[in-house]
Amino acid sequence: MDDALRAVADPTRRAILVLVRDREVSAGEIAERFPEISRPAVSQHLRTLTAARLVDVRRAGNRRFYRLRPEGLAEAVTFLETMWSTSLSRLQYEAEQEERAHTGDQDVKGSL
Amino acid sequence: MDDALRAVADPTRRAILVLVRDREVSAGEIAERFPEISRPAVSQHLRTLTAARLVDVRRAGNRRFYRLRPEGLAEAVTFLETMWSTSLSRLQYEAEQEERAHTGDQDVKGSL
DNA sequence: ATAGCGTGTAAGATGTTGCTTAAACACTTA
DNA sequence: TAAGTGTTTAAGCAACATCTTACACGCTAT
Repeated sequence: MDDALRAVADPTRRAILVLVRDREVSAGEIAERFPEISRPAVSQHLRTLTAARLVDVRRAGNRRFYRLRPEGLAEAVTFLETMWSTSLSRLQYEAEQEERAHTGDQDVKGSL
Repeated sequence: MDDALRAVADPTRRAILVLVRDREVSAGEIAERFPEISRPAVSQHLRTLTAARLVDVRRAGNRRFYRLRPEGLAEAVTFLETMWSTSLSRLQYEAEQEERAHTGDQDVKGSL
């Protein structure tokens, strides 16, 4: 999970994941989508993603095709979802409690 | 989302999030759980989490109580879940395709 | 007011990350 | 075999993250 979350923390790598979500894409084609950075930079991101087991690689002749490996996200998704959902239901419960207790209030958490 | 995912990429901060998931916890109490690192280090992590809007702070006299702010995870969860689930259904589809096409196979993706 | 406690901030050392350029590798085709 | 194409690896560097120690802040209670 650690490797996956660290990999996903980078915006370029997230963009790469989106690119290879639905289809295999070659390293060169991926690099074309990022004109602002060099090919080696993209290649290094691909290595990071591969090491984190977030993508699969298929070598075909000269080229390497990358594709999302969604199982690699399982633990990370589970962790975040647990945090997110269980805690949201708690908030909902407390909102009800508060509603029950008093009607006028000075709430601290402003953005709910 | 960027801040949230970067914040969550650190294992210490993830552990802090778990601590403050169900109840308010004071900075000192949080720091006690991490004997290996100093209090200022914990304080800095708390600042990062606050800046990423992943926790709420309540000041009560001397102390500051932290608590998970699950809405802060919404975008990150959505992103990862989209990657995860849509792509898993694609894999399932392809598995069916492959099954249909031929029965003996040499699979590359080992950990499914 | 002053002492004490809980907590945050500042400054600096150290390791890590993400980039660039240059070079190497691997496969293809003449 | 030699040249060409797609891609990765190496080396070096600037920026950033995380930790530590020392200090400052703010509230509480003598």
